[in-house]
Amino acid sequence: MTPRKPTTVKDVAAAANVSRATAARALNGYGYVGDAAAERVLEAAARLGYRGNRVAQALRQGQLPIIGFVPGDIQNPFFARVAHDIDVAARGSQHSLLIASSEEDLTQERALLDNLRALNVRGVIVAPASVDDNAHLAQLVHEGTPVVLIDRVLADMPCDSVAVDNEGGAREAVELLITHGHRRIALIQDDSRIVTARDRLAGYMNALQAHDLPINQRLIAVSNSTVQHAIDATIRLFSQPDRPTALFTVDSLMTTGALLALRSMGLNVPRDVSLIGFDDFDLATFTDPQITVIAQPVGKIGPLAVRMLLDRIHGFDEAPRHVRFPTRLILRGSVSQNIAR
Amino acid sequence: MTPRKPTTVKDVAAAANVSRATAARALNGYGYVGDAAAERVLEAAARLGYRGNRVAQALRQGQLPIIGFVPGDIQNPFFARVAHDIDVAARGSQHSLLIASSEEDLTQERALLDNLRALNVRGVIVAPASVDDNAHLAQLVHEGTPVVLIDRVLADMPCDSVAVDNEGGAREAVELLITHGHRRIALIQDDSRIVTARDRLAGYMNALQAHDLPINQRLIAVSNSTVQHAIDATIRLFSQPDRPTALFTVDSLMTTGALLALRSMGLNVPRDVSLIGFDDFDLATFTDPQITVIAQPVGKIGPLAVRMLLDRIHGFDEAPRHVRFPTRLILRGSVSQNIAR
DNA sequence: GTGAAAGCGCTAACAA
DNA sequence: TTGTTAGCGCTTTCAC
Repeated sequence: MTPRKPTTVKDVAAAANVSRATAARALNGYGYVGDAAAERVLEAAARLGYRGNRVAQALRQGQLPIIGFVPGDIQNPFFARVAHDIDVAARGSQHSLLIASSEEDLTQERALLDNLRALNVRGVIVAPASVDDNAHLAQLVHEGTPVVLIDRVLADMPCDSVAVDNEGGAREAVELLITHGHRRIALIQDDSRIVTARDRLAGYMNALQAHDLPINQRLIAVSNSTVQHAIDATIRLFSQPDRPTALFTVDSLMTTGALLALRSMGLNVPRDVSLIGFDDFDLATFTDPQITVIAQPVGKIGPLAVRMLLDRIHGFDEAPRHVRFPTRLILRGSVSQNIAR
Repeated sequence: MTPRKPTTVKDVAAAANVSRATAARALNGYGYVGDAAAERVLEAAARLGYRGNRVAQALRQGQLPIIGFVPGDIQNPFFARVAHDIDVAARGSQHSLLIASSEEDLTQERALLDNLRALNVRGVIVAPASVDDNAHLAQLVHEGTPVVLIDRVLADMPCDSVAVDNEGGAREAVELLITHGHRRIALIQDDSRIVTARDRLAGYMNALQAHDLPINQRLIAVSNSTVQHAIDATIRLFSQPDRPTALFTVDSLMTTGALLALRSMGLNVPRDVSLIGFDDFDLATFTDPQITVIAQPVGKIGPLAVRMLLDRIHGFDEAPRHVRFPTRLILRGSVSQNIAR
């Protein structure tokens, strides 16, 4: 609790009997510095515990060695994992990570990005909360701030992006259900302002259409990506007279909620209801039977996003690159043949 | 991709035909500013998209409006939850949150804290990776940086802390097993350099001693807090000739691992093995039977830590406050009476 | 090889 | 009420 003022270059220079310029040169190892002088400076710095002031450096150089990450919700295991990967990759290149979760709120996302911009961070990785109203992002990109979109791609945003094949993955999931004889296939999806949700919905519809099955709005429930909301949505769907025989959930938290809800309703998976979820998760192998899922290569997203961002930070200036990883169906035991079709 | 230079006060001042000082006054709303001038400034600022430069402000004022958080591992659901809570609380008081996970590595923790210090953040919330070698933390505290320890308290560190009653919780868990007739009670615990692990180990030992049960080192396995490590540890413990009849795991990732391992070994919970874990988690209610746990008030930790930190940031200068929340036993179905004692 | 000095963008003490 | 000016700590020309 002794607010001692930290040592500055000035202090070091004085202690080493050189000018601030020489001290800076020695400290940062550039330009011409006499060996003797350099040694004295380094010694003095070590003795005084010189640390350098990143803020001053940043003001001088225009940028803080920080990368911003704006996930939809840090508590979602998907984003937690990605955040962890970004953290590691960023640290590997001398950057700190500033995480600010938008909580899927567009207003908050805007405020957070404003904030990051004001901090002069070197670049940002964003999972945009909404497909619409992206003027703030466009603006950021336009100003020259390196931006990489993850998980959620905005079609005409001129910046790099990393995502997975949501439409294809969803289609594969629903097709699996169809080939198992299901016709009343329910969907629990996310707020349609989230691109990912739209894409997965498209996959669901495309699969149905490809098999000449009607699209029934009463089989589609919209939920937030939380366990509780998904429970409510599931109960709504399965309380209807002509109950669905299968369910596709678009993210792991929802799959979790669906599982809990079905159990509380006394519906057995897969005997009464076949279930398949988007995004693999620990729990999926805990249940009996284990849950069939569409897995995404979660571990690849963060590192690639960071690499792309660093490229931009280091001046790479070609056309935006868009990477979309394929998904992978993991067959476990939660989908069964529909008998009474 | 047009690296336009951002608008500065200077630009705004020029556009509004006033001096930089007046512009600053109008922008920040302090001192005397004529209504007309103020209006012109605000208008110009809006028109030019003035945002202010936090870095310059920070250099001037000595501090960045950032709070640092150094969790043991952001991927651990416990820390993810706490991070989320801290994020929300910090934002509520105009601070950004910089998360830098130490990954339980002391060297990394030191580097991260150095980094945060160089950034002149307003304060840090830390879950120290080790009980020993805390000179760097002591130094930070000594220099006057507000520091709040969470989850892991270091006995003689002169700073605030928020934790739970690890010893008491662990003791209650083990006593539950004892009163159910178990005598060979295994423990999977974390690296003993983590304070929390020590405390929980103490609780385990105290419970055994209070009931005159011997402490058998072969029943104690050390693991990292990952599912995979816990699986290995469990297999080791339960491959011994005189198999334990009960198991206490000190964190949720370990409980998860234990569950998977026991299942792979064909051991039924609770018929063959009674299980109780420290820290409640989603999965606990997914299994059949559900898992009995010692729950911690996770949601209270982050907000309180932030409040304490803000107090310090705002000059509160009394003796360090140490809060320890009680834990709560949640009885579910994973503990049964031991028959063959 | 080294130093003097300017300036990054901002705020605030002081002067007018 | 407004403007002038200094200076936060740092880096980097430019001159010596």
